[in-house]
Amino acid sequence: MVAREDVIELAKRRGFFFGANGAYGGVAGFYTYGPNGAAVKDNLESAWRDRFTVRQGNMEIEAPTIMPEAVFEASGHLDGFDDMLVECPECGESHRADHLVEDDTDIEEAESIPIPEVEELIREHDLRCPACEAPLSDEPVEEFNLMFETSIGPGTGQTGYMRPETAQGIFVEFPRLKEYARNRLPFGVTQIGPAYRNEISPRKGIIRVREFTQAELETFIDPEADEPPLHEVADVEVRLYPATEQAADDGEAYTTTVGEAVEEGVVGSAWVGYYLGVAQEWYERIGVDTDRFRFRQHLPGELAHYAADCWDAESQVGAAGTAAGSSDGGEPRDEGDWIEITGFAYRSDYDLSKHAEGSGESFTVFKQYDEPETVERATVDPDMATLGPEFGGDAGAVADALRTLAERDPDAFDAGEVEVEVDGETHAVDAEVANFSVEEVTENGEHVTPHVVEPSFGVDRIVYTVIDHAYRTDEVDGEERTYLALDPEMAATDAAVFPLVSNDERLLDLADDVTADLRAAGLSVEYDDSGSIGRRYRRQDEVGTPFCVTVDRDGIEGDGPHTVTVRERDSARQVRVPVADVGAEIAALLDPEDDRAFEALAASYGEIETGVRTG
RNA sequence: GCGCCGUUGGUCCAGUGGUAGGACAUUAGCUUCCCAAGCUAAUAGCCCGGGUUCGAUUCCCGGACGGCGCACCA
Repeated sequence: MVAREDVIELAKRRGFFFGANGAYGGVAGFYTYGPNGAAVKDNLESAWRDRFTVRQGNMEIEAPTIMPEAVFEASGHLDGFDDMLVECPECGESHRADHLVEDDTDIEEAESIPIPEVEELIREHDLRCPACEAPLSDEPVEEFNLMFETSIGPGTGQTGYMRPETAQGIFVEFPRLKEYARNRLPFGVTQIGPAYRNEISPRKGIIRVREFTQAELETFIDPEADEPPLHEVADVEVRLYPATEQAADDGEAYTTTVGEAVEEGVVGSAWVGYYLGVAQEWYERIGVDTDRFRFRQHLPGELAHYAADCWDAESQVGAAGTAAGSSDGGEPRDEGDWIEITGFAYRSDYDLSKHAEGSGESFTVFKQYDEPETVERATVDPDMATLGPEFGGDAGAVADALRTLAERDPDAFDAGEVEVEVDGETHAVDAEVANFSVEEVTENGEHVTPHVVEPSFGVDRIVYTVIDHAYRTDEVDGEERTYLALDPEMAATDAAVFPLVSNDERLLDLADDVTADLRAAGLSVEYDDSGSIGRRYRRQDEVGTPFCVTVDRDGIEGDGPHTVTVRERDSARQVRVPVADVGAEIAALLDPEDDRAFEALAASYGEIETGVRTG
């Protein structure tokens, strides 16, 4: 059984993660990663960085976690949050108070009305719960703000917010980042770091928290020109659960390839399809069980304010029963919970356009044409020496209006006098003064607002998934054991070193040497001489350490070079390896690029017949 | 935020109006040449606040935290 409580119990007991600030009673939604969890999370982030930053040729940045209010005004996060909710005293259902007011009165834009007045309006109009008709007159209207607010600087200072996603830190720096990309599309910027959402009700341990880690990639593309290298992942098999299947009574997820899904339009954006393929392979690499994994398309009503199309990677966790191949695999597996672990969104130019508007800065890339284009353009060069005295403070606005008019309606300047409107007032300007002319202009290119394709990974939920999917129980020599079949790349500890018995100085000394050697080789090593050898193996099995090195007398009493045994976690098989080689051999076993298996090690050094069986 | 249920060593549990017991784990020692063995000993706990009471871990109220359901999840 891999019930969630089993995973959480193991996580607490073995230092993966636990509720933070327990000494003070704790606060919901905040977790501390213990030594093993922090190491797994770090490994996961490294694997992500390797795949989505380094191998994709992207740039990684690190932006502040607190940003000023204006950023979130522009991004739309501020509006999206300030929902006024009123809860029905009878049925407990929450409703948007501003919407209720709008529905039953002539008022529009009730969102901008202060809360006390909204409460007053509810009383005046005797508004009732849409679900059960109970009166809402005496119910408080509450504001839900999912962003953590803080103040920057002393006194009243400036309002700031903890970022609700790392993405905004990338978007707001676009004008500079595009310089680092040498003004060429497409390019990608990544960021791994914490994000904050003041969740109303944090739940399910580490799955729904208020401070969490995101790993996001923002790909900036020219929507007209840039195509993803889809061929790289066209044959990757993915399990898709499109909106149409979710809506159908007998709909279900099905397996196809990325190439076909894009070809058939099931995945609307080739870029999104491309990242589904890249991500699929990455999930497999880090040990997500593909039988408990799918890509689910957002239903139309589910789409975020910025998203044109969106797919979630979902994993199934908390499912009872163990993975295929284990001893008790015959039992039917209970349904677990499907949790979102990554969102793949085509954000179009929403974010960059919004920040351009909000900041007044340019969030575009200049795209040079292959050949310069010559076009005729109507322009004006108003004589300000005349306009100034004539229109006073409005002169600048009049000049702007003339420029706009020249672009829109050049023919207007054929007459001797043109009329422009400024602040509802019509002004007449002599065509001469406007200095109208049609010029030949050479266009070398155009300013393009890039579109954004965003895979956004929830690191904590992936850590949880990796642990949940690695959780196994079996029997070793007739004794039950619990272990984590973590991919070696994810495991907190690379190897453990044990002297077989602790009453022989020679074994203790050699074990110390081997430990030092392995650590010098860059491995994360645990040394343990406490208790029986079996107990020590189980300790390491339970946290997922892939290899145990045991120093025994047989290894030091022969004629040849000293040897030690190397034990593989899942099978408990052992190979005797010379001390001089053990560091390099284990490093090779751990290297994700080196597909040398334990099998190969057994072939080259000879397996020890231990009589120990797992299963 | 609402409703129901819960909270006892590190973990999982038992129990009591007179401040607690087990299992596992941990530590030290003995033993031990390969898979949670054994022996000895040690460390360690009643979520917080208020009330009732001579006395509360136990009963009552409130809070925090956790689980489930509702709502929320841009």
